[in-house]
Amino acid sequence: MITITFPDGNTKQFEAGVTPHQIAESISPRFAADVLAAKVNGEEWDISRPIPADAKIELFKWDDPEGKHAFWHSSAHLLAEALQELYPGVKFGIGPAIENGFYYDIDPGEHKITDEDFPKIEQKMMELVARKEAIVRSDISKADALKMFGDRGETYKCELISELEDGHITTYTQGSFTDLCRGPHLPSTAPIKAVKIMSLAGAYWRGDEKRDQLVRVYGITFPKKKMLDEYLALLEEAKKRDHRKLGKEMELFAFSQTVGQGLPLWLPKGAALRDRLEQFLRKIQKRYGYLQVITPHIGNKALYVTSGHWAKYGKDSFQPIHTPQEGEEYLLKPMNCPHHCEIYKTSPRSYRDLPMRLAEFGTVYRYEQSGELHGLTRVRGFTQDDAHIFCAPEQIKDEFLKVMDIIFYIFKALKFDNFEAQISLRDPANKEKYIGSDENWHLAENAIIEACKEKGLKARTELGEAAFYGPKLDFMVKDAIGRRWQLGTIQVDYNLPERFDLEYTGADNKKHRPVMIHRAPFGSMERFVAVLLEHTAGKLPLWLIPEQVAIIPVSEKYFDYAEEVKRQLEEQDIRAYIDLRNEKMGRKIRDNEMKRVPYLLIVGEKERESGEVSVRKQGEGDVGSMKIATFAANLTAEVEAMTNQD
RNA sequence: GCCUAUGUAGCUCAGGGGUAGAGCACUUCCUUGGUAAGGAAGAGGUCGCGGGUUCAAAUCCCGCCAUCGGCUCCA
Repeated sequence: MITITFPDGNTKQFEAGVTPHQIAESISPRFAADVLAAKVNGEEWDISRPIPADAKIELFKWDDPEGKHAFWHSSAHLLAEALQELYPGVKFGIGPAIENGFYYDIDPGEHKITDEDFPKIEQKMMELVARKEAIVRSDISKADALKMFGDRGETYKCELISELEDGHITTYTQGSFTDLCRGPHLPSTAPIKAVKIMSLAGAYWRGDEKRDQLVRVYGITFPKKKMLDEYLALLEEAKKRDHRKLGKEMELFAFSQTVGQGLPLWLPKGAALRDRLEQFLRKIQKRYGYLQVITPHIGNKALYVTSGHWAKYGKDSFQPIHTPQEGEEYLLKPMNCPHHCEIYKTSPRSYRDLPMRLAEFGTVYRYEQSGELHGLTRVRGFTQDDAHIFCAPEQIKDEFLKVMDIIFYIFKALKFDNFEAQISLRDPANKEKYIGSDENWHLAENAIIEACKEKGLKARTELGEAAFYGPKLDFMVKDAIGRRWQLGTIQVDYNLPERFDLEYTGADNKKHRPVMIHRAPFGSMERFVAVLLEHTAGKLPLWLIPEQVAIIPVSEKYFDYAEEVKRQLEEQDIRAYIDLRNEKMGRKIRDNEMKRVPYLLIVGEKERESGEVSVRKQGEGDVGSMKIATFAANLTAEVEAMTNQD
């Protein structure tokens, strides 16, 4: 007998060799039917795999990420099995579960797979499910594995096997398909009730653009047909929140082939929106002791040679601009920091000047690969809400905390509550990749970790993700379809102060090297607006939305009164327009509701008589009538409450 | 940059070797209205750009540009 310990601390006796599935059945058959995956002593474990000795067990259902993971991992194998039957001779790369579904990378050989084949593949997968084949795990020696996959011409698998340690290699087999795999898997593919092949894409073998490009087949499966329908409906809804679509509809920004790809044009409403965001941040930054500066859009190449950026990124950038007479070379500025370093250097600095916080809404240009461009989230010309804090090493933590305050303030004002934070540290095994002393790195990394702890911020820590010049803390927010975008960032930099030979005189009357902190709470205005649009589905908060109020005259007879209402609102800095179309009121209400205008003011005979407006709030309907001044005061108070968190 | 796919009116899209289509939006007229679509008429396109094949190309072929979804990259 062995003792199995459950997550709640309860224990139970079982025969040695009991499987997680059997354990689940001992609790309830219904529960057992839902259990998809397990962990035994923290190790991922098939629910059909015997447990040899005393162990702690965790059981996972569909609602647990581990459960979905096993489900989709087995689905990836099912896809491979189907592809093998449909396209004999295909070679397999890897096929993992992902956040939403799974994929399998294949080399189709002479076969050509297109999206017209999707129904055929789906059908084949369901056909295989119907065979109720068991998924069987087996241990295999490295030599046998190499022979088995070598005989089948599975060159990619052989490459993977050759890098594995003998004695730790397992395969999983279902029907005629055997895959090199660590698991865990479902006992069979039977629970898979709905299958959808989503898309095809090219993907480099092992993520290396110098190696073969394989075909990546994306799919998703569910234990219930209804869940697939719901998922597809959700995707349709998400498409409506796409910022590229909303930006067009709301006339915020546009792109022009003639201007160039990845170069956004901010339309009047978008520019005004962006300006409101900038003013909002300027106000906070002023409170936190930032000094606003302005620097040019180009800089002498020498500036970037000094900063080291030319050597590291020069050949992949927009190439230098040559002056016609002197033969000088200028670069479009890809970042603001070197310029700010030069501002720091304009005077001798004392420790009393620190921290010095230089801020700029700095527009930068980066040559992003054409295939990487994406709406406003990835562009070639964008404006960072940039600032560089020059401080003494012992001030890092304090400055970090203050920057985090600003970021939290912004996220709170804009209701970004489901962001993720990531601390990027250096890879301790590869210290030579990074610039700066051990002591400084230690100081900075600890400063970040402690700052997060103090703020109660749950951040994922990634080793080896730091920039070569320092550790950083990034804030990521997901877009409508779940892609993660980095918004706010705080980065410590030892490199530039060194390269620009920045100094300050300490209390000891000796020269010291300051540390630089790069930070951008929005990240960039472009990306921030994009993610904001997707989060709000275009229903921007009242203080940001281009049109706060639509005035709807009941008929032409009340146009004059509507003008009067508009004039009074504009005096209070309220953004209002009159719907002058020759349409019935019902029509105007509908159209303006669809345009997501927060307040509609109906004005007709009654309102003109009483000097009032009849107010309709977006999504809530008629909320009664009131004096124009009352409405204006209420709206102004609402905006105030949104932009002043404390 | 690489792999798929796409590009037709302001928007969403249909069509497809022989006179360019719909709905919505827009303009004008009728209607002058009370809380989610009133009616009629009209205007609007070098079918992404450039070559080629053909008596004839928006349609077929080639190249380029842009865009979608991925990969790689992201100072």
